Amino acid sequence: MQITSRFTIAVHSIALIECNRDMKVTSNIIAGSTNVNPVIVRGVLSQLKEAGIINSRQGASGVTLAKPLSDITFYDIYEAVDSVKDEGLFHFHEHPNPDCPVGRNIHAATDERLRQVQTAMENEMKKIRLSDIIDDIRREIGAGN
Amino acid sequence: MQITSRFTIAVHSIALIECNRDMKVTSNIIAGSTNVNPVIVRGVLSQLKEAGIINSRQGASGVTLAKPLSDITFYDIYEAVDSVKDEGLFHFHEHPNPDCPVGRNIHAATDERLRQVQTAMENEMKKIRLSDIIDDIRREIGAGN
DNA sequence: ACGGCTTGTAATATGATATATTATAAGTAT
DNA sequence: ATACTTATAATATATCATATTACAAGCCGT
Repeated sequence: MQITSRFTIAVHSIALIECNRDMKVTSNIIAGSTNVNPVIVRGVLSQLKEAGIINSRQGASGVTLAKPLSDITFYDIYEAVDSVKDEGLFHFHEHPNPDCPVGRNIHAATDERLRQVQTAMENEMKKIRLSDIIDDIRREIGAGN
Repeated sequence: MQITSRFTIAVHSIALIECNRDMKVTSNIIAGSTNVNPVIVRGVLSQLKEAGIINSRQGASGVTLAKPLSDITFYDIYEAVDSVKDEGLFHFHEHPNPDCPVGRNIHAATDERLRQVQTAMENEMKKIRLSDIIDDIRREIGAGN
């Protein structure tokens, strides 16, 4: 399985808001650029708002960034849109047999290591700032793409 | 979303095979210890076999390890059971609007970074050997658990 | 203050996919 | 030859992400 597209939708949304700072960016505009259903987009935006990444007001048109791009990392977004839910990145088979010595102890023996893998992933996400992404997009656009 | 339980099923299976080296470990025994459907277990075993991690012969009862536990890492298993499919860990929203400068370039600007995150995760998995897991299980069992 | 637009959600439908189940083929061993 | 195994195809079920429909509530220009 994979990390939900909500994550890339969120990154795309933030990039769009930044690149169109001068105009009002609505959820419908974002839906048009991402080609994702407007209700889903609004759901993602709602989570980003709750995480303090963007501002919006019911009724008032347009969404804005709540903090500098260099203060927003992949990890912030990943956490905000709970791309992976609270149970963690790995999905354990749920009912190992407690009557079997291995079945009884497999969780204790693996949980910490699975956590360790997930932490490595999350730490890498903390290194990547949205400003890096926007720089790249601007470079591409500048190059005629 | 999450990494498939096939991964933890595979780890559990290998642990069970190792801890019962003296007896024949069948797919049904593994199904009993994991509490997972026997056909699923056999599917996982089949992938482990294809990856050269275990041995089995049609008709011949029992599965055995094909290499030392210290030569099997989490990554080997993760790759073998394709817990995450070929498309990668992240799921991109599929049809960004090419008529929008951001929609047109978002892929180019993010793909490499998503890859980088996935690689960090995979590298951490390469550090964890199945011998570590079995040591822990034996320790637990030895402690009366 | 009204009408049209927006954000914000609830409720439901659709679709994708992982796991479970049923069935059967084919090999081994006693 | 029989009983048990691995192996796999085909189908069913369950879960969950995304899409859709519907509507409530708030803003704002006219």
